Amino acid sequence: MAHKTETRSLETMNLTLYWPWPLPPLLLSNPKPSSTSSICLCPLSMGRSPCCEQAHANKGAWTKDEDQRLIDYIRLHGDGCWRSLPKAAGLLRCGKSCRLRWINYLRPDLKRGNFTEEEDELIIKLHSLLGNKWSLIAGRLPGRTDNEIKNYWNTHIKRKLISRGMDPQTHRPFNQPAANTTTNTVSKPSCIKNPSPDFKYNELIQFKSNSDSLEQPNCTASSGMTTDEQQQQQYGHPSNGQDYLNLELSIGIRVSSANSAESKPKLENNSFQILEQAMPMVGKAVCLCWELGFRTSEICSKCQNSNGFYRYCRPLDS
DNA sequence: AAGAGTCGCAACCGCCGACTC
DNA sequence: AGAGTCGGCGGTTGCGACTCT
Repeated sequence: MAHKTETRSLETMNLTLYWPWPLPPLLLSNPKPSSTSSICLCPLSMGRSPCCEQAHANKGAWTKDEDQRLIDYIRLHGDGCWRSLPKAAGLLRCGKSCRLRWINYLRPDLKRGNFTEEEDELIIKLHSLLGNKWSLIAGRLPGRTDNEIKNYWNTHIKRKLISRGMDPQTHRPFNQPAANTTTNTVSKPSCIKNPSPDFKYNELIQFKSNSDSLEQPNCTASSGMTTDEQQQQQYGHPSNGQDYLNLELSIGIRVSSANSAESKPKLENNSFQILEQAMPMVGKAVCLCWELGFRTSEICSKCQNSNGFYRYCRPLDS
């Protein structure tokens, strides 16, 4: 399924804005960072001066000019190092503000527009399992942000559930007292029980509905079930009449630097177009074969079931 | 037509875990 | 080991747009 990149007002941003690996091109010559998150190697990050205390920093709505400055900067240098970004981009904003603006509004892979009925139901199911973990929920809805989902929940879905006679918090009928909240079936797969010393983890959330006959993911192929899961398997799914959604928290192995280096195109300064040609999957939906947060991943056929969920499986090259 | 009330969303605030010095 | 910063997250707010009377 090709997920076409939303362009809307950002037509000029026909480019790669997310890196399939942590380092932006300007930093490629630096040693690989030890953290899975993007690393800021600028001098500012080493100091102790407070962040976001810029004197005379702008607040409130962003202007078109500010948006364009932010877009132009990230276009050239990639995101990350939000603290130094405003100054480097010529913005009188704090880094946090830039980050939020980018993530919630300017990102080119955002899917604008109304939520579909399927998305509604998925959000309700995920919320019943995860609660107000909007970022996790957003991770299951490509093109949607946590802020967007949070707003949508508060303005639409809450009302929708109430009109159904359901308590939006407990997901139970109003006249039914809340039982022990043990509906969450998050479990740790067996493969993380004995991690190697340099094992890098990335949390991958895997869902599957009971209507899907999904094969066991690699990581959980053995009996890496928790007691809860074993009980579910033994006694069957809850028979409360509601759709059952099994939530598993899987931990994926980070793509090794050696492998990823081979598979990555060589970058030169300002070579987004080269990258885009080399990695045409940019802008597609998130495939959880790879690392969460890497929005450049390709959707492999194994990762999407009939419900539109993506699930963890082996990387394509394995 | 105009004022009041409501809605929806972008942005801010404050907290927390990870990381660095 | 402790202090400090950064990035990220969830909760909340402010304000423009829209609807109602």
